[in-house]
Amino acid sequence: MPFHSFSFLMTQSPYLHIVKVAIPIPVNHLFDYLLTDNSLTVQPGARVLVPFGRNKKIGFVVNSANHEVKPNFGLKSIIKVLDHPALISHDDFQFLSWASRYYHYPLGEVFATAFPVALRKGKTVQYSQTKYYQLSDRGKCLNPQQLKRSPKQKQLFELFMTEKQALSTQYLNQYDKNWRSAANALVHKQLLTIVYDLPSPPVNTEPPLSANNQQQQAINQLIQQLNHFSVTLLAGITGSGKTEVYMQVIQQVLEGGKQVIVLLPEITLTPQLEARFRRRFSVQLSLSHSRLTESQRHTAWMSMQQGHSAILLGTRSALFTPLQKPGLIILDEEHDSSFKQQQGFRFSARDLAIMRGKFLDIPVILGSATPSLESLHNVEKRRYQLLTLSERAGQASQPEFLLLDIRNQSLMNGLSKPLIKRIQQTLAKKEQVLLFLNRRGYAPVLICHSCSWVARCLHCETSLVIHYDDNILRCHHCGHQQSLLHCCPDCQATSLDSLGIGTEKVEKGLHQLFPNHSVCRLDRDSTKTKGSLEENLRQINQGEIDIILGTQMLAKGHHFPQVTLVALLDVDSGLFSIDFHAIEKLAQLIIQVAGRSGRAEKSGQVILQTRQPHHPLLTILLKEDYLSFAKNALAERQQAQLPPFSFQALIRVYAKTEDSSVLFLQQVGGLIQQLSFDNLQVLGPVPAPMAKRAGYYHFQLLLQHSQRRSLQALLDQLVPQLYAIKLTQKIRWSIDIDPIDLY
DNA sequence: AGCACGCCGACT
DNA sequence: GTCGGCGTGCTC
Repeated sequence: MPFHSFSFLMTQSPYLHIVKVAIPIPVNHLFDYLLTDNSLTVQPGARVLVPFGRNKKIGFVVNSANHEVKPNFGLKSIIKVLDHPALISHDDFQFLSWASRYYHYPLGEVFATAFPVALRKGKTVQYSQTKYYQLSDRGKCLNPQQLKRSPKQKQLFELFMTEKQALSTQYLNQYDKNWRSAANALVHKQLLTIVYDLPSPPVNTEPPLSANNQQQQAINQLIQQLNHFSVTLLAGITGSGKTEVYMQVIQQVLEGGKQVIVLLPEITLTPQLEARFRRRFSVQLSLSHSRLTESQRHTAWMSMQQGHSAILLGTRSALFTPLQKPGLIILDEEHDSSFKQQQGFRFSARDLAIMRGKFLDIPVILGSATPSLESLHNVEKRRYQLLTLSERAGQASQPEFLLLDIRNQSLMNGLSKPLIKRIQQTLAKKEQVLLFLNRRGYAPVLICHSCSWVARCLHCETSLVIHYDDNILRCHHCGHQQSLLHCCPDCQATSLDSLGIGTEKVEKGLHQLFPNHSVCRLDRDSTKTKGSLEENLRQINQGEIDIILGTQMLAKGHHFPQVTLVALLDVDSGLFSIDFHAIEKLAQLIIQVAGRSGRAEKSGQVILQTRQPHHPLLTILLKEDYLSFAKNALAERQQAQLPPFSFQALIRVYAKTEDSSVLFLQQVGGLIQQLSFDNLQVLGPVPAPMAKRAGYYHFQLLLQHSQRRSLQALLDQLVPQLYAIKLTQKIRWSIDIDPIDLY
C-alpha cells in the first residue's frame, strides 16, 4: 500500500468503516474493505465494486462496522456502492446466508446465483422507464383529485410532493412541470424510492372454474392461512385439478396486493400453463427459465423486485427472485428431481422454498400426484399439512396395471409376445400405443462374437453405445464418438454383435412387426433439431401416429388422450439399482406415465415388463395406490435407517489419477476421525460407480447421521479444513448435502 | 474463478 | 538460447 494512504488515514476520524464483503469465488471466507466515503452507507446484500487482486470484482455486503484505527495497510477501499438501498430484502439476505451455511457453499457464490448475470457483472439498476411511461399513459395532467382511483399514481405523486421542496424550480422546469417525468428522473437518480402497490382487483379476466368439494375444501383451507408461514402438501392425482386450486388461492393473494412465485420442473414449463395463467389473471406475469435469454430473465427479476409484476412462473433458480410484496410460493411436481441443482451450488429448490417461506413468513404449497417420501414423512411428523385431491375431474377411471413376467420369455427387440399381442389389439381398435425405454441408441454394447472384445470409451469406464442412425459409436457420458467398426480390432473377425436394446432397435423391431402402422420415436437423438418435438407431438395429437416410442422425456408434461396402452419395456433397471432412491423414482415414473394416457371415456392399460413380478413394493403400488407404496417404502427406509430417517452428505472428488482422489478422501477420513463424532457413519472412500469419466477418476465419501444437527455441526468444523488440504496433485472436490443421486 | 508466477519441451 | 504449456497459489 503506498505511503500517502497512510497519511490519509491518519487525518481521518479515529474510527474506520470496515465492510465485510462476500466475493463470488470458491473460497470460504469474506474479504474486508474500507468504506472511505463517509457520506455513503451500505446495506447488507448491497452490491459493491471492489478492487480484487489486479482486477475489480462485484461483491455483496455482509456487514459493516466502525473499527478503531489500527495501522492495517492491507485493506483496500470499496470503489463504488452500486445499490442503495440493497436490491434484496433483509429477510432474503438472511435466507441466502442460511442457504450458504446449510449447503456449505461460499456466501458470495450463493448471492451470485440469486442475481441475474447482468447484475452480477455490475450493471447499475435503471428503474425501467417503460414501466413508468405505462403509468403516465392514462392521463396527461393529473392532479391529486383525479388520482383518487389510481392508488399507485397517488402514492408516486405524494412522495414526489414531499420531496419537491428540496428541488430547485429550475430542476422542475427542466421537466416541463410534468411531475411524473420529474419523479421518474428522481427515481432514476435513486433520490426517491417508490414502493408500488400491486395491481388491485379485479384481478381475473377469465372466471374461475367451479371447484368440486375436495378442491373447494383445499382452497378454503389454504386461503385461511395466507398471512403467515405454513407448508401444505397438496397431493392430487393426475386430473384432479391441482392447478385450479393454485389459481384460486393465487387470486386471493393478488387481491391482497401480494406477489406469487410458481416453480415448475424444467420440462413441464409448458406454454399451455402460461396461457392458462394469462387468460385467468390480468395482472402482469413474468417468466424465468433456461430457455429465455439472460436479458429476459433480468427483466423478470426486476419486474418482481419492483412490484410491477405480480406472478412469476419459473424453474429452480427463479426461487431467488426478490419480491416487493411476498405473498406465496408454489412448487408444483415437488417430487421432481430437477428441483435439485446438480452442479456448483447443489441446492434443493423444494427445501429452500420452504426456508424462504419461513424467512418471509409466507405460505408454501408443494403439489404432486406422487409426493416425495421426504414430504410424506414431513406430513407424518406434522411439519406439513396434507390436503388430498382424489377425485378425477369428469368420469375417468384409473388405468389398469399389469405386471408382465418376462422370465423365460423370448423378447423380440425388447418386446415380449404377450405385449406384442396387446399392441395388436390396441391398434386394431384404432387407438394409440405409448412405449417407454430409457436407453437411447441402438444397443448399449458392441461385442465381438469370437473373442469377446467390447467397444469401450477411451476416457470413461463404460462401453460405447451403437447408433446406427448416425453410423457411429458414442459414449453417453463424455460425448466421445467414433465411426462404427465392422470388424474386431483385436481378432479381425467380422462377427461383431450388439448386446442389449435401445430405442433405435425397438423402433426397427416395431417397423418389422407392424409395417402398416406409423411409429414415432422420441428421444434426445431424434428430437435434436429445434421444433421437431413439437411437430411430432402435433402429429401424435392429430392421430397421424399409431405407436409412440420414447425415453423418459415423454413422462412429463405431455398428455396423449388417444393412447390407451402404455408399456414400460424395462422396469428392472430401476429395481436393481444400488441407489436407494431408485424404487421411489420408479414408482413415481410409473404413476406419472400412467397419467399420460387416456381420459374420460377410454380407460388406459399400463403394462410393465419385468423379471421380478413379485417385487413387494411394486405389487403394492399396482394393487393399491401410490400412498400405500410410499408408506411401505418409508417403513423400509426406517428399517434401514436411510433418509428421511437419517441425514446424508456426500463428499465427491475427482482427479486425473486414481491415487490422488483416494488420497484426498483418506485425508478427509482422517480429519473426520479426529473430530470424533458419535454415531457418525462414514462409507468410503469408494469409487463412484462410473469411476472413470472423461479422463478423470471420481471417488466419494458418504457421511450419514441420525441427527441433522450433528451432521451439520461436523460439517461446520470439517469444511474449513477441506479448503486447507494441500496435495501434490490437483484434485477437485465438492459437498452435496441431502444428495439424491448417490451414484 | 481469474490471473500471475514458475519450471520443462520445440522452435528462431 | 527463448515461447509457452498449465500446475500452483493468492486475492481484503
